[in-house]
Amino acid sequence: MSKGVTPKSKDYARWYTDVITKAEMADYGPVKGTMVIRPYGFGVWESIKESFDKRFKETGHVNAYFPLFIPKSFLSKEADHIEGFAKECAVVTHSRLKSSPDGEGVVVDPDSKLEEEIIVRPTSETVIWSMYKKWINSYRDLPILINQWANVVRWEMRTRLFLRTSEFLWQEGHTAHATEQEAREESKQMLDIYQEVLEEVLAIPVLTGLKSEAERFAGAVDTYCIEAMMGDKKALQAGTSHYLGQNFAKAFDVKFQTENNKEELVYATSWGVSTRLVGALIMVHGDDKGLRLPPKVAPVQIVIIPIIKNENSMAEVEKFLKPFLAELKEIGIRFKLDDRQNISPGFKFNEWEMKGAPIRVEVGPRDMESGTIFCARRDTGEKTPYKIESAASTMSQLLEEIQKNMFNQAFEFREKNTFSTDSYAEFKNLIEKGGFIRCGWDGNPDSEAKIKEETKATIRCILLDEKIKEKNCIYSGNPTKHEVIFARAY
RNA sequence: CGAGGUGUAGCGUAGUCCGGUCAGCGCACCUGCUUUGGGAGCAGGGGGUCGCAGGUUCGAAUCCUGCCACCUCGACCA
Repeated sequence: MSKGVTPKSKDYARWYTDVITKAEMADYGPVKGTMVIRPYGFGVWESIKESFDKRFKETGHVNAYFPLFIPKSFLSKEADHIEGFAKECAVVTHSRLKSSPDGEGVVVDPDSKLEEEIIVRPTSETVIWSMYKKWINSYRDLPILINQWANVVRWEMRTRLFLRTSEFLWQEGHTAHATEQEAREESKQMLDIYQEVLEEVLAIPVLTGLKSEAERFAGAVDTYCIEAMMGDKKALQAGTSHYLGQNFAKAFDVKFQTENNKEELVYATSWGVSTRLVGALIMVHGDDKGLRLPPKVAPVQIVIIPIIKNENSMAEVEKFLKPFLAELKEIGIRFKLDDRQNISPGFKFNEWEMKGAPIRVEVGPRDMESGTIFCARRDTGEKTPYKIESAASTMSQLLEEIQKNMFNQAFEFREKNTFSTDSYAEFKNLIEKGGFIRCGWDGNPDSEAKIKEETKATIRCILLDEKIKEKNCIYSGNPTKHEVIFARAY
């Protein structure tokens, strides 16, 4: 591992990839746009996944798995949906390879051409609704509350580790309901869960809102979203929850009989978050020393670094630490004793700062003599010695404090960089400097498009708690219809 | 797909204009000894079809031709 990362202020994009590769979160895959999630990065994803999965199950959802391959014909059943995804689909056309005639390598065997080409799922609405048609007959079969953890493929032209890769891991919930109201409540409920996990687990404050028509999911009636501010003041869509109305029920002819023996189309929702959240975590909390992980997702919450000198040995340090480590284990704290030999403590300090471990504990002759452990916080850099007898419970409190502090830091950063204005000139100026702008919008897609063209800023969301202060649209001067957040986005 | 650029060890690079002990350096890696409270030191060692294929030449990383790959910027995006 070479020293340091490119400073954030110098080149944010480079800082981001430096942190990922040097913290061993991920690496580039051999096919362009693909990513290998390394064990450390995958550990973070697993924590995130568990937090969501637990909440999904608590709200009555169950997990299932649908196929990776989708018949091409399915994609064309919902007009908006196909339009949204057509340009980024991986297509399977053949099923065999054979030795190349010139004797070198292999070629696609033209005789193996498929009757119907197969699409690698960019999202699973179509396969899932084709199955729901089979499974739903009566109102007694509803609701269906299924989630799946899966990989999907979107052949993006431009990729970035975690933020946009050709293949990514995500969770997609697909629910079917008897009434519009129930479906709408479901999509709102899932949005609330997203907000809760982002804020309480990832320590990332989010704004919740509705997407404008231009930004809406292909095939949705309404798209709700959570939006977060990254360290460079750009916005990142961190999760979406869609109310799909009866669009997919119509496309796949999914009807049910009501209590009164009437035939009706099913109402749907879908909602998802992806490995993109790992990218958000890095960009919201990272600094020039590397990653800073909130304790709740950190694979290693406490790293313990022994200082071995001539006058002590590893065995002595282990003996000194034994009761403390046993207690940590009992409380359920994820810790690691970094007992690698021949690597200097200084090197380990830097490495674990790069990897974002929330607390570092140092134990050497001085500590063993005084019966303390020396503790450094990754979030503030603060260093304090604690009595070893009571250290385990102190650690547990400290982790909670770090979790809260990281949320507060991110929250303050966002607030400091969120502006309100009714002047378009000022708007342009502010966008250039970066940040979120809260302003009025006349609801006209043309105003939105013009703003995007002129400033590269898009409507991130129509605020759910909108309070229309500015009377006029930032662009047209016409009466305001919605209070929105504008920003440049990833 | 349009415009630029780059390919030399795992990574980062020198050398390319001007062909000739040029295949070198740093990091990483391996072995040994000494070290270990903020990226250890010394000694020794391994690793390269210089992106690929042709051509020019006594001789090519270097010149010529073709191809391939990747990067940056635009149109698309969880």
